[in-house]
Amino acid sequence: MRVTIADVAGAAGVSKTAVSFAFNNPEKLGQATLERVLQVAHELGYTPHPAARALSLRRSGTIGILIPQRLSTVFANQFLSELFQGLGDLVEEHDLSLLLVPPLDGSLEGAIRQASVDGFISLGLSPDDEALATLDRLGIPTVLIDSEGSSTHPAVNVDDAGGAESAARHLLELGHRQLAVILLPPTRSQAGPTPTSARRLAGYQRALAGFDAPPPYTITAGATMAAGARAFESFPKGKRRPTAVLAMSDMVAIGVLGAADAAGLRVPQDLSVVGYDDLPMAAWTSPPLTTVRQPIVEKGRLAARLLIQRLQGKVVTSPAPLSTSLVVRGSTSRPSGSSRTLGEASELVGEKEVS
Amino acid sequence: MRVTIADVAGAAGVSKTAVSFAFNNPEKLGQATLERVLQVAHELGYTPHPAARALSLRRSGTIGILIPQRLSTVFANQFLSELFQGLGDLVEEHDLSLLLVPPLDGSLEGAIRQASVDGFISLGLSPDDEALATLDRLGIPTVLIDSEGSSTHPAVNVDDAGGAESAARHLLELGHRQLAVILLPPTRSQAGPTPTSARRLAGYQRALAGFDAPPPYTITAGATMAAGARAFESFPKGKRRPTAVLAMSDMVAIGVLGAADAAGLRVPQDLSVVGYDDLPMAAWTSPPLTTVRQPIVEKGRLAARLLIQRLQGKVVTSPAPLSTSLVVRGSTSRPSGSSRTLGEASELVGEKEVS
DNA sequence: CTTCCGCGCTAAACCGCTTTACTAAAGCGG
DNA sequence: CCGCTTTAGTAAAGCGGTTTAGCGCGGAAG
Repeated sequence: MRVTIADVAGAAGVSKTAVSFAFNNPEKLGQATLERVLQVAHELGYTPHPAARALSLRRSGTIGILIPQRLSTVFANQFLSELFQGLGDLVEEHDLSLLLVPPLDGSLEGAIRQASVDGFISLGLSPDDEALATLDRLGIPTVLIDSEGSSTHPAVNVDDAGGAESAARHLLELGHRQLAVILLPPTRSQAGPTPTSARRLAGYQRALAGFDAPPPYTITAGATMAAGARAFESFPKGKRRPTAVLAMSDMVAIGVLGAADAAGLRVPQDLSVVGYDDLPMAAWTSPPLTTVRQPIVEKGRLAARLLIQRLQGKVVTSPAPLSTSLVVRGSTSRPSGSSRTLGEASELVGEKEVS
Repeated sequence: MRVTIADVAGAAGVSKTAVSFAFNNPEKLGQATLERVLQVAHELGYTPHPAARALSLRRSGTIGILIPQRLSTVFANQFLSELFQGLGDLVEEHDLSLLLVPPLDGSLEGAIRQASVDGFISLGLSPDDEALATLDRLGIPTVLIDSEGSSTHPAVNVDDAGGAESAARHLLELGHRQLAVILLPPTRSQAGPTPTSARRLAGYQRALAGFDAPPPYTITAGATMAAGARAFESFPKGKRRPTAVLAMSDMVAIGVLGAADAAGLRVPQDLSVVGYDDLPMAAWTSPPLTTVRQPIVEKGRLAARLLIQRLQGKVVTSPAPLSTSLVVRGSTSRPSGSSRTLGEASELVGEKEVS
C-alpha cells in the first residue's frame, strides 16, 4: 500500500495540514515540528501522489506534445528528434515533464482529452484541423509549430518560402530545367498539404517563375529514406527524366541519394539533389547533401519558451519566422552536358552558405 | 471554467453517478437517459478531468521512460530514437501515453516521485543505482533495458558479449593487433561502467585472449559523433597508433570516421572501424560502417510488452538475451602492409552477415 | 487586569471523478 | 392482489492531496 499524507500525519502526531505545510509552506510551521515531520516523512518513504496533487493544484507539471502521427514514425524522423532536443532543453530547465500524445484510436481529440497536461505543443497541424477546435474549446494553452498562428494560438515557423526559393534558384542557376519536387505529406489522412508544405512549394515556384522552366514533376513522400527511394522510382524516365530534385526533407533527399546510386546514376553528375532541414547526418552522406538549413533546435526552444510564458499568464503572440539558409555541399552541380551558365557554385570546395 | 461531471448532471437532470455510468457502464442505464446524458455531455463539450480520473481509478494510462541523461542528449542519440519506436508501437497499441522522465534537478529519484505513471521503463541503470531502490520501495512496476535483472524487475538485453566478441575477432582475423576500444560512458556521473559496457568489453577481451595481441588502448566516449571525434584525437600517435577501432556505439564510430578523414587517414586502408548497434545511418556513411547489429526496435517492443503484462497483473521474468550479429561493410580491411592472413572478409563486396 | 495580536497548528471544505450500497418503482408469477 | 425479483437511478464515501477559516495561547500594549 502506498504511504499517504494521512499516514505521515498519524506517525508524526500532527494534522495532514501540517505535513502539507512542511513540504509546501515550511515557514508556517515551528522549527521543531517541521523537522519532525520531514524526518518521519523520509523514514516512511512518503511521496505525494502526483494525480492527487495535480487535481488539487489544477496543474500537472507536464506539457504535452501533440503528434499527428503514429509514434513509431515519429522517432524514425530525425527532424523531430532535433526538435525535441530544443523542447527538452527548456522543459527540463523549468522542471516540467514531456508527455508524448499520439492519436488515440486514430483520434487526436480523444488523446487530447485524456492527457493530463498544462499545455500543448502541436506539430504541423493544418489550421482547420478539428484538434485545434478541441484545444481552444477546452481552453488548454497551446503553441503551434510548423502551422499557422491564430488569435488563440501563437505559431513558431521558419522562413519556409525563402529557404525553398534559394534552393530552387541554386539549381536553376546551375542550369537545371527539368526539376522534380518532393512534397511533405499531409499530417492527417483526410487533410490537404500542410501549411509548411504549401509555403515551401510557393517558394520553389517563385524561383521557377523567374526562369524559363517547365512545371516540375511533383510527388509526395513521408519523411523517411524508404519513401524517398520510392519517390525516386516514380520519376519519369527517358527524355523527361528530372536532372535535379528538390526534396522538402533531408530524410527523403537521402533516400533519393541511395536509390539513385542503386539505379546507377551518379550524384551530382547525373542527378542533383537538394534537401531541406540540414539534419546532422546531411553532412555525412556521400556525397554530402546540399540542403536548406533551418534552426530546428532553436525552433523547439522558442516554442517551449512561449508556452511556458503562456502558462505563467503572460500574453504571447507569434514571433517572426526564423531565418533559413542554403548550405551548398556536394550533391549539386551543373547538369551533365550543359553549357557553362552564370552560377559557378559547383566550383566550390567544401561547404558554402548562401543566405 | 472547465465543464465538470456535475455540470453535465445538472443540465441533464440526473445524478453524477448517471453521467459516470453513461461513459463507463452504459448498460446500467436506460436507453432514453443514456442518450440524453451523452447528448448533453457532447453539447457542453464535457471531458473527464484526467487527474481526477487517475486519482479515482488508481491508474493513469501512462508509462514513464526513466532517462538517466539530459533530454537534449537523449534525442541526439539515434539509438534511443530506435528504441522509442519499439516502445511507441506497443504503447500505442494499448492506448497508453509515454511520459519522458529525465532527472529533476539532477535527481532521478525526485523525478520518479513526481511522475504520474503506471509503470516505468528504465534505460541503462547500474544495478546499484539509487533510483532502482526508490522504484521498488514505491512498488512501481518497472522493466529494465540494458541493465541487470533483479528479483523485482525483469531486464531486457541483447547478447552484448557475443556481438562484441565477433567484432573483435573479425579485426583480429584480418591481422590487426594494435586495437583501440571506445567504451560507453557511465549513465550517471558517480557510477562506474554500465552493465552493457562491461559485457561488451568482456566480449572484446575474450577474443583478444585467443590471439597474441597487446592490451588495447581504451577510452570512454558518450554516444555522439563529436565525442567519437575527440576519442580519435586522443589515440596514441606514431609506433603505437591503433590500426583498428572497436567502438561500442555507431554514433561514436561515425565520429571516428569523420575525424580520421579530417586527419588524412583513409578508412579502411589506414584505419579499420567497427561500430555497435547498426543504426539505419550506418549503411549510409562513407565508407559504410562495419558494425554489430542488435535488434533495437524489437528490444523496445519486448520491454514494453513485458511491462504491459506486468501491469495486467501477470508475473514476468527476464527473457533470454536477444541475438546480435556482425554486419561487415566497408570500414574494415587488413591493416596496410600486412601479409595475407587467414581471414579473407575484406574480399567481400557489399554486406555480409556473420552470426 | 483586560485587550489585542500574531504564532502555530488544525478541522473541514474542496478539487472531479468512480463505485458501493441502497431505494423506489416496475414487472411478474401465483 | 401480494410478495419477490429486476430495473433505473441516487446518495455518499472514498481517492490523496491543498487551502481557507478559525482556534487556543502566550506576550506586549494599554
